[in-house]
Amino acid sequence: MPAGAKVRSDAAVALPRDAFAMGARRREKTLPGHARAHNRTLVLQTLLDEGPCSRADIARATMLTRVTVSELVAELLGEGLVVELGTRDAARPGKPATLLDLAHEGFDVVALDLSEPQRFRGAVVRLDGTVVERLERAIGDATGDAALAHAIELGRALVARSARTVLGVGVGTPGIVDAEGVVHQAPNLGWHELPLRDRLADELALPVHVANDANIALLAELTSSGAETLLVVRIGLGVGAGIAVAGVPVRGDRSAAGEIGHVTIGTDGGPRCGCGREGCLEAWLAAPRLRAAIEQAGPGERERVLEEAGRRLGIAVAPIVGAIDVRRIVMSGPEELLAGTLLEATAATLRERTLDEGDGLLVDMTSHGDDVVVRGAALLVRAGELGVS
Amino acid sequence: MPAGAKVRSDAAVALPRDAFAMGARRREKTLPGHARAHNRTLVLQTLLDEGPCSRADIARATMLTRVTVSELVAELLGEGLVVELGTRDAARPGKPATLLDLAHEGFDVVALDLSEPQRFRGAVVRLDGTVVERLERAIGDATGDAALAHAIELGRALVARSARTVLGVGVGTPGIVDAEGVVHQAPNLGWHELPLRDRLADELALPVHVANDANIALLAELTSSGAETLLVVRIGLGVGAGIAVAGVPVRGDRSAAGEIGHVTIGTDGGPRCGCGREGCLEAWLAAPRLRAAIEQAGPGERERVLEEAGRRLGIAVAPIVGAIDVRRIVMSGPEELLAGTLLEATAATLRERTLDEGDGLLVDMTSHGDDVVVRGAALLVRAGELGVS
DNA sequence: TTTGTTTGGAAGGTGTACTAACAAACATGA
DNA sequence: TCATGTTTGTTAGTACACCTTCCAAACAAA
Repeated sequence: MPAGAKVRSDAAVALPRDAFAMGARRREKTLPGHARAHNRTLVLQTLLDEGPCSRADIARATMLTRVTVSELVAELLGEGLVVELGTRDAARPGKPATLLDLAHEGFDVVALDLSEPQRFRGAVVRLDGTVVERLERAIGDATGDAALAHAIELGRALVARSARTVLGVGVGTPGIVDAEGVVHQAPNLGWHELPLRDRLADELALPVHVANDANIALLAELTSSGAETLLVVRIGLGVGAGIAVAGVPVRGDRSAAGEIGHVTIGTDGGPRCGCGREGCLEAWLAAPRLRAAIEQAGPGERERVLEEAGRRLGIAVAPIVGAIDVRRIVMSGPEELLAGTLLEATAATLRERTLDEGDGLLVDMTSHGDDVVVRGAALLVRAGELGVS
Repeated sequence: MPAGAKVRSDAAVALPRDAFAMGARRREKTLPGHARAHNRTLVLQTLLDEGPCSRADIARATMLTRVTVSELVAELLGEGLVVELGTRDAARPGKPATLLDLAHEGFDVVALDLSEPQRFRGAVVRLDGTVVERLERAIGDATGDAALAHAIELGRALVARSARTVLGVGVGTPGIVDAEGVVHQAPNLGWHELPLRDRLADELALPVHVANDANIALLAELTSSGAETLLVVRIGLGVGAGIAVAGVPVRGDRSAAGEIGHVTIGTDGGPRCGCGREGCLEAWLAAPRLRAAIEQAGPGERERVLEEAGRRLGIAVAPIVGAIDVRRIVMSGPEELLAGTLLEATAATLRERTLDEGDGLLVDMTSHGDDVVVRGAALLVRAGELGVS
């Protein structure tokens, strides 16, 4: 008998392992306690996915025993993260089940969207994503510490507005943000190496999670679409992208994944970009540039300008589509510019320029509208604090 | 006290979790036994990384206790995966350590490279990557079942050549290969929906792991470079890529990640491709096309043709570099075509067309030469059977 | 009323990793 | 030479997590 087979069958526990997916495995020891933490999260996740259900339901869904689920649920009840809703009233044989649910009503999340020009937006959001309260703050052309102060004040105001316990604060900011919540650079806000997460956490005395706005939008789309591979293109003052592979946002070696704004598009020049070169994606597609181009081209040319912009986006995205085999692309930004002509031109260009076999390359506007970042930020907190997505 | 902080500190075990990296978490229960399997792998990985070392060394490296390590090592010794080398002879205080090492000498891996035209190559490889024996098999223009028969025979011959226990068989094949080792399509070999892994496993009675050749090359580069994000461009009959994000190869929604051969490049036409369109990357860069172009252009034009091809590759890769923030690109293919002019043109084009801040975008030829696929295939087996990378 | 189902929990067992303690084997310094 | 301290690997006992098995309560259906 070959040793390979022997080794394989000898493994005490058959971990579902994919030889091809090795490599990123945490190089850290694992304790039985980690198993418990994982299963605890699994219970929460099940409640989130399935809605209110009984301990027995959770046991069936998770493949854990009712005993174990009962124990975990007891722990979660004690922490107030889960509540009992009383007995299920459906007429079934057997002892009636006592329904459990996430304590949606017990916690709020504060979400900040710093990605828009001239103003910061924010909201108090329930765990299930419903917006409870909104707040805006005009920041004019504030940059640097002044901009930071605006963010802190907005956060403070929102925390004050929440009637419940605030689970944490989620922030979507423009610029390059690393895993520690440090904004390496955000030209529009004049931030360089700003430890935004830690500064906010200090000021607000709450757990804070920070990510790039495109990646936050990605998070929102990821949970609402259920896709494994996803590309979100976010167009505003600049052009950015958020990319998910295997259900996880891509960060990149310098936390700069998705920074496609200054990639040159096509081989026939193009408008001059702020960075000094010609034909950058941003020079074609950034909202102000697009509006200016429409203005300049004259009234009858609006559609043509939008079509060309959409085509350029398609040219830029085509190699990415081929590279990561993504089948779903979501666009976020000013709807009056993106929806319609531009989006359709992008989709058409993608189909032309990739080996599309008609098996549904979806290009869509976000279904979250202007709230993508706010909702994504809430999800970021939920994921970070509860471990559920 | 805010509940957020409370929940966080209440967690029985503080899992190092990255809110942003949630999502791909296995939605499966975890048992204490999984912890053991993980730690077992961790011991193997440590031996692989550090070379021969003692139980106490492993304990220090893994943060496990000497007791636990001893137990795990005992298990591995029993399975023959680890051997004792005798006591360390360095003059140190305390009881002399008994050195352990992976049983490199006890196991072989059989690797198959089906990616070259006209012939299948294969090798018997040690766990540490050294090639023990090579074998080639001319296949002419065989396709379909005939080609499969060649692969089986080559595998059988190599298994027979191995003097040791064969841990498994690793296969690098052209085409689109899914996680179950099914070749969805490989036009050159005339394979469609061929369950290559299972067919080989049946014939050879060994564990078999199959992946696309570009992805296999990626695996080899990934382990030898230690990069987290990596792009491997493989040029042969066609043009393919392998992409790693966070240390893990990207598969894509249809297992077609890296299929960039038929992405249109540039906005100025280009040579007609076999797929019927103009300007596909493959039409510019596939080895036969490149050779033909050089031939046709005449003797003095070789460099110009290579430069243009390299530039086209750069144009194609630039958006990918921006999207996933990869800093290291490795090329694999006929050295006389790729190394030098072409590669340099690619690098220069990339620097022109991305926002490169001079922080070292590396473009290199593979250091494995023609053995990339063979070595990668061996690594695939090692990862799959032992869990180490 | 009887039967079967379902729920939630209690009791006891197995497996995993930990701490504590120890013997063996060595270097070093008095 | 001998006592001392260090390092290694092992034994013994503890804590914890999940399991299987069993049970009472509560209900529907026959």
